Amino acid sequence: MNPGIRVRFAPSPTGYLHIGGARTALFNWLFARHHGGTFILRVEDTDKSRNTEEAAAAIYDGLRWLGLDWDEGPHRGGDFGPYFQSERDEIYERHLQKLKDAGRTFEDNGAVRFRSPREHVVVEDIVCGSIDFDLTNPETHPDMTIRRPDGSWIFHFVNVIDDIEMKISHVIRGEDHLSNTPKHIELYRALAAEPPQFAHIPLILNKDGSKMSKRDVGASLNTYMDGGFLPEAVDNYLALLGWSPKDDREKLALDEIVRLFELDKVNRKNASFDLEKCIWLNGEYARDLRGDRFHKLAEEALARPGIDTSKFPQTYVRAALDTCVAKFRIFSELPAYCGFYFRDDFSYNPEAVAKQFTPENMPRLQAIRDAFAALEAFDASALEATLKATAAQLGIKAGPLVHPTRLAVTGSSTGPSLYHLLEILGKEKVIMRIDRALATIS
RNA sequence: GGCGCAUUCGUCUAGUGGUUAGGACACGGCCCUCUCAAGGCCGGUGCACGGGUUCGAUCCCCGUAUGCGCUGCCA
Repeated sequence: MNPGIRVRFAPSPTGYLHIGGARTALFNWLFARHHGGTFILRVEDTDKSRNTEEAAAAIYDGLRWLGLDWDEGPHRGGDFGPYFQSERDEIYERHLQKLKDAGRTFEDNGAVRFRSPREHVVVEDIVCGSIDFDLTNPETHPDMTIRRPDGSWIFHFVNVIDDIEMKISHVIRGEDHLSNTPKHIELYRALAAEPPQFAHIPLILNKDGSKMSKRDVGASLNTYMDGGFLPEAVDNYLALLGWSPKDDREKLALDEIVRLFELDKVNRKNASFDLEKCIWLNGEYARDLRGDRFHKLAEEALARPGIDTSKFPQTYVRAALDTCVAKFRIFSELPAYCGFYFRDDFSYNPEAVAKQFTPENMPRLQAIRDAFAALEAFDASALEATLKATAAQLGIKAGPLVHPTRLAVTGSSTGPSLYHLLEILGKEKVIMRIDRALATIS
């Protein structure tokens, strides 16, 4: 559709995918997909001391999880490779030679520096507008180093060379690079290359407005991958940080975002990451989940704290999980919500105990226990009818029966529908657990 | 320090030279209800400050403050 549009995500392999990097990748991907262009993944592994293999894998995993497929790059190939900077030495040498021949470099203690033309450089940025940088003063804008004495390359140089060689049409990156852009433009000009279009997107900050750094909670995509989030929710939330459909919609499917995404709708203000809102949005998606995908994600979430559902019959597991549909926001809430289905050794919530296991309620719990024990058909509707009949007999509302029963059987004051949960648990376990609660209290 | 960018409810955002400044998250109250969640209704909080320009500025200009970024032989 538009083969001239070529964008890239160029992370350095640090061992994890930063949430800000994930959004940069997302914006590049959205732009490419919207225009029918090409999304390229390039690994900026100029620092050879890092474990590139493993560290790069974290980036692939993160991008795949988010559903951001790349058209050129590692595992994918392409006509502009290699896609690792560590394998592009010859290319950099060639361009350095051009610069040397043109007299644009000089040596400084063994390092190679680029001699700035000392002019004003205007950056035309799609997001930030037109910005004039005064680079005439060498005191404030020293000539940049492009190669170290040991032969390794400096980011600014190889980044520009790669963008030229890979025919990148639009550089979409974090605003932290805005001040570096005029230097990059000097390099493009020195190499007689047309600079790409630039779009600097705002940064993601912590909730308190400080810069989100490596150590901050939530800075790594793994927090969300392992924390029970849905990729479509994280994509959606990330897209809303700095971009907006300009109407009141918040929940937008990825293909809808692709359809609407425009760089000139990106705002210039740094955004704080609001975990609560991300969790809320996740709940919006989680609520719609059913069937196989739901069961799979739920079982994975239960497995994390050590609840092994494989020891139970499939039908039991599914029926149990189905009572949890639409009842939680992130999957990590699930073990606490429905763990009682899979373990007998749960403890009773102390606050709920104080409120429900009262001297007044214990005879009532005994009464409902006996009524349940006498039941033939142990299904939700029979259980409900029995409970209500028992309440009527005792001259009380359903509440004083419901709450102590729930606590006795699940250990919690919250959970799935009581009658359904009792049915799934089965008569034997229900009676056993109520008896145990009765014994524990008295 | 120098340079750059930013500034609308606590947070994410919409918006306009004249609006009751809109939505969402979060928060509080009520309703519904077997709990929770969801849903429904109601509620409060915002245009950083000071000068201009203008009949009129949240919106345009200048300054101040604050925040963030860059200023590396990090990326």
